[in-house]
Amino acid sequence: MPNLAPFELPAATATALPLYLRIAELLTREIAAGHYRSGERLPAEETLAQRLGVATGTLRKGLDVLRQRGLLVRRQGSGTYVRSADAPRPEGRSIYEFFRLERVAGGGLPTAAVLDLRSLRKPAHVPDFGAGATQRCHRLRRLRCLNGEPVALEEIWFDARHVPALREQALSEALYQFYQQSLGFWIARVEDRVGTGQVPDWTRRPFGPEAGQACGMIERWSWAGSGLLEEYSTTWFDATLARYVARWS
Amino acid sequence: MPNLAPFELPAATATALPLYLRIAELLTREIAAGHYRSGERLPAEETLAQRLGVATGTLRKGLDVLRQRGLLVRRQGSGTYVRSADAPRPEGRSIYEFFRLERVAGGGLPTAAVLDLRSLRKPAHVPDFGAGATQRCHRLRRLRCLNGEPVALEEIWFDARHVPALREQALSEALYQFYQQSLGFWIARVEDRVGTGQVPDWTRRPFGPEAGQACGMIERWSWAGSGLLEEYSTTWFDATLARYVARWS
DNA sequence: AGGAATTTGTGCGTATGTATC
DNA sequence: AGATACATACGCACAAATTCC
Repeated sequence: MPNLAPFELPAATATALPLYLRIAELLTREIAAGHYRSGERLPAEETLAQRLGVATGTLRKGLDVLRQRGLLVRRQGSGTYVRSADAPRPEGRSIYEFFRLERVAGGGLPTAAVLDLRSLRKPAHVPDFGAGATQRCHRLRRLRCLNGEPVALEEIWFDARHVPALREQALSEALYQFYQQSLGFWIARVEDRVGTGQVPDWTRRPFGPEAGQACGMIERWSWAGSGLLEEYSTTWFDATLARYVARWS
Repeated sequence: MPNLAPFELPAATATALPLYLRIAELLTREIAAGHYRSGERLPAEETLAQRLGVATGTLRKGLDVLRQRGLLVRRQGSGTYVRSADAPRPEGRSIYEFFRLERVAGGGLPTAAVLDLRSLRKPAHVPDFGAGATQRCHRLRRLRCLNGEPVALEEIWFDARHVPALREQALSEALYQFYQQSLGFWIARVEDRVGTGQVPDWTRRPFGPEAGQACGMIERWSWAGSGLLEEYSTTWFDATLARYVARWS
């Protein structure tokens, strides 16, 4: 495989993602790193495919993934563009890849801060995590920000069978590597249910609304490529600051 | 093209959809008509492709569309199944194809009733409908039901240049044909922004919440294949009865 | 238990149409 | 009008997961 910076595909590993998803990851990082700016045109399909050493069909599949995620816009006869008026998403795969909150004002760079992390016996309201699941879970609570402004609270549950103990730092940053490399799976499908709710009582500054106030609520189920449910999360967001955004094509 | 009922692709026309989308439409109708029931397995790719007289790759692209819409589940080594615990969606293309509300209790057959239809000068809060747009719009207000129970109010705007006048009956039922055949375009991409809002003051029985009460709110922009914005809508839904559902893979 | 058959997932390559520049 | 670039469609080969005998 040729090695023409800034294009360099990660090598295939035992638990590697499919090639077309690695392409999507690579381009996501390129855009996040600023190699391609908002609204900028990417090289033509043929060019990109040659540089990456992949077939055009495979490259197209990777580009389609990013279009569905809203990161790219593709115009026939013109080219492939980084979606403008839309901040690049600096975080990669797993739950962050599917982060769907955007500022009402538009754009917004997503970041997160860990509020709490502990292992608990699985509560009844958390669904069963498929075959082989224990009754022990990790619960991660995070504060979600856009452009540095707190907009949402997040509570994530996943089964403890993958790792007995966790450290906060492992989840603070490049979690997309952690999920795949440490836990040995990657999230292939998610289902979101969006409605309204109340800010949970464990909220604290600097999240906007007070506990008990009305807000938007997202319930999420995440399945690995194996088909097993691997993650369940609830997100409470301030609907005056952010919206859940979905794009279909 | 072979003609083995119940598989019969619509013939290509001047404004025809791409083949892979016609396949998706066909299968959607088959499922809605009850030829395939919830949880049932579809014929293998090879079989389906042969019967329809299309290449396997084209068929796969059509199946992927339905998987993204949540209508089908595909399992490697096993087969393609109608998504169970999920009511078939009887309505086809256009805005209804992308209808994303589901009952909290699960399932639910979507129906709609026209509350009001009129032509108006485009208000400021409605976005511009691209090149060639007039300043005149059609505004359609509908009551949305799941399993016969009212769960949402819908207000749809689109430019009046396609047709000067509309009759209610044209929009009550098979709107998916109306959009493509009468207006000459098909919706290729939509963007939803989901947050919270207040029930509009034009609500009336039998929609659950009173005017001014908190509810879920969906703003939607719809683009045709040409890239032009063709439709803008707002939906207010009772979050105690229904949720906005999104599935990603 | 294990191997064969079936079925979808991934990847490759090509040809043609259509929109844009 | 011509060149460029993405959209669609076709078809093949092999891998991986499942199912069945």
